[in-house]
Amino acid sequence: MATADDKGARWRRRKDARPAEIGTAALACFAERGFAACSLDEIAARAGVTKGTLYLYFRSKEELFKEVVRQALLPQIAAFEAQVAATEPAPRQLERLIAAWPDFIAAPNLAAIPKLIIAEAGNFPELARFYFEEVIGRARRLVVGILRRGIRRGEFRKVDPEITFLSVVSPLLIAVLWKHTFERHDAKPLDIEALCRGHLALLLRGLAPEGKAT
Amino acid sequence: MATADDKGARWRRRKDARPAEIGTAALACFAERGFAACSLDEIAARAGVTKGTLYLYFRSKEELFKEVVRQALLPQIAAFEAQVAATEPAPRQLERLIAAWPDFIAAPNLAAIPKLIIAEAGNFPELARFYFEEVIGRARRLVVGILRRGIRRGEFRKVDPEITFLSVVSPLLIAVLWKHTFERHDAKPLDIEALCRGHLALLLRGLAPEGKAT
DNA sequence: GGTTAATAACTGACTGGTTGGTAATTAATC
DNA sequence: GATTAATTACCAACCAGTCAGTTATTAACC
Repeated sequence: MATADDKGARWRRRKDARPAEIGTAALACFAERGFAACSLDEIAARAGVTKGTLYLYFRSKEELFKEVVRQALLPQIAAFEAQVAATEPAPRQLERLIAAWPDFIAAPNLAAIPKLIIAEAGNFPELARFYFEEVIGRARRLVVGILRRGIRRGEFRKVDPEITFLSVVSPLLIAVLWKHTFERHDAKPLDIEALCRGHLALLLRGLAPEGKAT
Repeated sequence: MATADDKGARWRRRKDARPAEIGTAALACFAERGFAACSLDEIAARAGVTKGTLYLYFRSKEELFKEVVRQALLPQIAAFEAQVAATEPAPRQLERLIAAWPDFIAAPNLAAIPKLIIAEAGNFPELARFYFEEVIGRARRLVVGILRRGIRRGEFRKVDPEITFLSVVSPLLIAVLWKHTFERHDAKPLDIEALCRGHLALLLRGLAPEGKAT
């Protein structure tokens, strides 16, 4: 983006700001229309540079794609892990996790990534593997850990944690995909807060130990 | 595919078999690598014809894509609707629905479609609209109907049916996406049957009326 | 039944446009 | 004025879509 204070110069040398700007533009572009449909000219224009400049900072379109996804995700993963304090009761931990979701969805560039990954996993096996291990794997360990603790402490009934993991995260993921795929076709927007509340209530009742009303 | 009994002929005229063969090849191709990444030459080769032949049966690549998705989905939708008999108790109806899912996932070409739609919805708004109305809309009416009846009859506690709908179908959808996106990266394959059983149990407990153990 | 004319399913080379990537050139900055 | 960030002009590859021509098949006729 050519900022206002150009003071006459046709362009400026901003070596350190470019990669982030290009990354943001590329991610937005990829998120909107997919990897193949975005031309490098378009991404460059969006970043306020020209195509040649992209190649000063990224080796190829594919590299740009992978780099951008990685950069966007890695900080977010740790944030979710930090969300859970190990000493609290398991139901409360689940609540924390789900309560943090609306913020994640609100970040437009982040929330577009799952869709991107699903769409391009076939063409970028290496990226799919990275996502599977670094994102899904860590999320699974997190949730499975909570479930195991809850079961051990008698806060949850005995369920298969690996499988229940999917029940926990699926509505959250679908909410993200929905937002980015179908919401504009629907009459009313999806109420993420209400979804999270309803999902949590359903989960806690579904996981409650036998004979113990929640 | 060139069948064995070619008896020397370079090709054979098979006007009525072609559309289906091309459709199957295209769907498999699209499902594997996405719409943009599949060339028509590739699809044609896979169908045992050449590119020109595709244009005898489909007006454009986009038309081929839409046609193929429509053809694959429409019969399946009715099947799910027929799965639910209105006179049964609502919990039993949910059970029927979820029990039918493994078969759907097992059909490889069908299960690839949700992924395709999510990936290409941005570039094919019309297709997304079709999918939203003809597939998601009908699924939603089906599930919301079951939930409403269940609540009215006191079989379920009072929940927001529109929102609970997502809790019902999300794990099923994620299972499909998982199968086609990440399963090959995982150590052990996803046990769909177990997932469905666990999900159903969780749902029924979560939806059970107050003070009524399930 | 054998020959041949008519039909239409199918091919494959071609084109116009697009795009990822590169090399030559320009100009901002110190 | 030396350095190098950024632009501009360019290329080679690819691909959706077209169409003139080829060949399998049908049917008309002897």
